[in-house]
Amino acid sequence: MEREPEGLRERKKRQTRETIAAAAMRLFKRRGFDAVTVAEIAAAADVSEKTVFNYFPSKEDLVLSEGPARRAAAIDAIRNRPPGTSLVQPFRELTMAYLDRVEHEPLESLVEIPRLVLASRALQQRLFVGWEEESAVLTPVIAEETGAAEGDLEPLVAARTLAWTHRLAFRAAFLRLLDGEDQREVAADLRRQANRAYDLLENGLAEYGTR
Amino acid sequence: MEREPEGLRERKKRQTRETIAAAAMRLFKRRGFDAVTVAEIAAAADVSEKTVFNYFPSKEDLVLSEGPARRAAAIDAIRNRPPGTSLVQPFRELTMAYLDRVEHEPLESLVEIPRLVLASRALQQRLFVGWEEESAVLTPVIAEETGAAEGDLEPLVAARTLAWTHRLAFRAAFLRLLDGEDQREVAADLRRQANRAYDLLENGLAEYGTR
DNA sequence: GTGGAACTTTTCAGCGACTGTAAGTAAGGT
DNA sequence: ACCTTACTTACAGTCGCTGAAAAGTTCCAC
Repeated sequence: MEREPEGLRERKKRQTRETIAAAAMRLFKRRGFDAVTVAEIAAAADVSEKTVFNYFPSKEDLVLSEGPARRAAAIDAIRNRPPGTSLVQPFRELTMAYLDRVEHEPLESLVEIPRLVLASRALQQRLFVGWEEESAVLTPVIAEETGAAEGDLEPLVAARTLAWTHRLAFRAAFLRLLDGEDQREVAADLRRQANRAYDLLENGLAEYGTR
Repeated sequence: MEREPEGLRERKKRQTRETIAAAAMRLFKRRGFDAVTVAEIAAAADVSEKTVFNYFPSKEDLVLSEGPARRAAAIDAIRNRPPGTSLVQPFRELTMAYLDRVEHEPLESLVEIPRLVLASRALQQRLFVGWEEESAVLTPVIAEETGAAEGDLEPLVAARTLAWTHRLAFRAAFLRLLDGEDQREVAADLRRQANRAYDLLENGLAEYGTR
């Protein structure tokens, strides 16, 4: 987590990276993701087109660049969960922490990226891939915490189940915010809803939908 | 499910569709998905490039064209599940039915498409999108069966959880088949594993990973 | 059957993401 | 100062995909 003293080289690199990302976001916000070309982004950042691809492997990564950070936070929450609690707890807390941000952060910073993603098929595709990568990273951590054997399905299932629950609360939140609902109201209702969903997972689906 | 008597028009349409798909699969199997261009497929099927895109909205759909059929089967299984059973049961049965195919179907027809998909990033992306679409279709069905209210998170979570469990058994199966494992062995072991995973969902995660 | 409407297919021109290569340039170690 | 290493750039090219308009086919009154 510590930042090593950067040489001049690293500093310049981070600087160009931020310049490119900032220029891209400015254009995306104004005209939408698909309508902006990489050539335009390169021109706005005063850099060659190839350099953009050097820093961001694809155009989509210009928008979805915080994915890795979220992944690290999730792993952290699992590893440092309070003793005596199951693996549901860290995810429940991740969701609640996010809902606090829904209540208190400025609206624009909450919906800015989701709005872009909703409007672009390419961005949604890239997002789904990132989600699956996240689950793939979470699986071995969960397997280790539960002492599962190599090839067991249980940790695979648990990772998807818990990660998706968090994502669905996340998605429900910004959809309702984009719909104009009040931030306090959305946060309060989704806290109830998310707790019920996590309770359902904890108590089991044995009776779910029995007729 | 019934096939209406086709007019000449529909018959010709289905025929070209099948010609194109067959030509494409032949090329893909020989040289891989990414190395084949749509122009080549069109030439092999003696059709214009645009016609290919008329029948298959994207190149990826040439490979993943049975998705809709699987979706319909899942909805059917949910709606016609045995009385007195929860929503876990139809998914458990879908998985077991697939594992029967793993045991008895010719190996090549089981691993042909998965092998293509594994080797192509574009195909995987398209697959993930299809999976999310499937979950989105399953959600209202589950909501209806459980009498959930509009905006509830529970049916969203349940749909993802159950659909993913089936997919993960599916994935585990063809990965092990591609690894050269015996079909009977894979089927037998995954029947155990899948049942344990569904049991975990039924009994709940309250104790899962508690330390 | 014949005329015209409706739909399919084709051709053509082009956009834009992304790649490979080769040459130029700046940074860090010695 | 020198050399190695890494990054940036320009250039040319590939390929998926789109749009418009023309040409061809099938369907349906009458």
